[in-house]
Amino acid sequence: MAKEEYNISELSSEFNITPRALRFYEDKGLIKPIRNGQNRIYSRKDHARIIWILRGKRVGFSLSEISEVLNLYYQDNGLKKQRLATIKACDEKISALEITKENINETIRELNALKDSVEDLKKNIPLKE
Amino acid sequence: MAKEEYNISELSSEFNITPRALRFYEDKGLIKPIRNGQNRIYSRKDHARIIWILRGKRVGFSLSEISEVLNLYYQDNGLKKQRLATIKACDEKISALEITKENINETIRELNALKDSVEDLKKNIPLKE
DNA sequence: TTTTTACTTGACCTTAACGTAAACGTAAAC
DNA sequence: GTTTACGTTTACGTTAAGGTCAAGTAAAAA
Repeated sequence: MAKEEYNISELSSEFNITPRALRFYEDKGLIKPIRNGQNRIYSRKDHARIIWILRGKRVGFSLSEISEVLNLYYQDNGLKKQRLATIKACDEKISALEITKENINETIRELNALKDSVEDLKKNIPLKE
Repeated sequence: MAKEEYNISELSSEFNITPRALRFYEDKGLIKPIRNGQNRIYSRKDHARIIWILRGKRVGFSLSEISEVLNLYYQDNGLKKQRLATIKACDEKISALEITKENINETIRELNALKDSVEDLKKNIPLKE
């Protein structure tokens, strides 16, 4: 029984982000809460989009890149051209992420090499304190 | 026979970055070219550091994080405390990178799911155009 | 009925990582 | 001997992603 509606403080505490950030994402068009009087009410769709936003940020996407992807999700994909464009956009993001993964692996190898060199030192230099 | 010295335009064209960026990294203490008169001369060590800087940027490190790691490399590791600190710092970076990798994998799965949903649509909706 | 409490809208502030333009030095090329 | 090419410093500008007030509304609690 998932919630259908959320107010700003519920979301900001759930996701551990500030209300300011949520309003900022709204300004940028990433979410579109409706209003109850002056107050924002976030839907399940907004909730799902916020999950995407935060995951996107964790992998290094900018808000405008995230916006592009979100637009892919929620758009009409009736036309072939549209669908092909969506698939292409996904493939591009995926290969960018694969490249980042390779860079991460390279960096991890470098860091391990650094560790090894320091640990080798341990063998050659008498331990001091 | 690798080069021993570089000037700013050689490096900026080799790495495809601007001279401004190289001067900026110097301001931040990431590289320390010596001078020939007023002109900068970059050593092989600077060259190696730039490789690290750019790789670090590709995996989402900030310049100050990169600076930390570079300092680990080129510092005196004679003392046990120092070496343990270096190893700990490496391990922390490595686990952060592993987490990022997991987030990337999650994101790739999401993007593939999006692709699938669009491709399923292809089966259900007659192709137009 | 007055206080809280939660929420709102501006509006300006901040940090990172350079970009960009001005003004100047110097050495090679013409 | 003066352009041209390449380099320098100084300094202000820019974008992204919010942070941080200030001032006001509105409902709920005391």
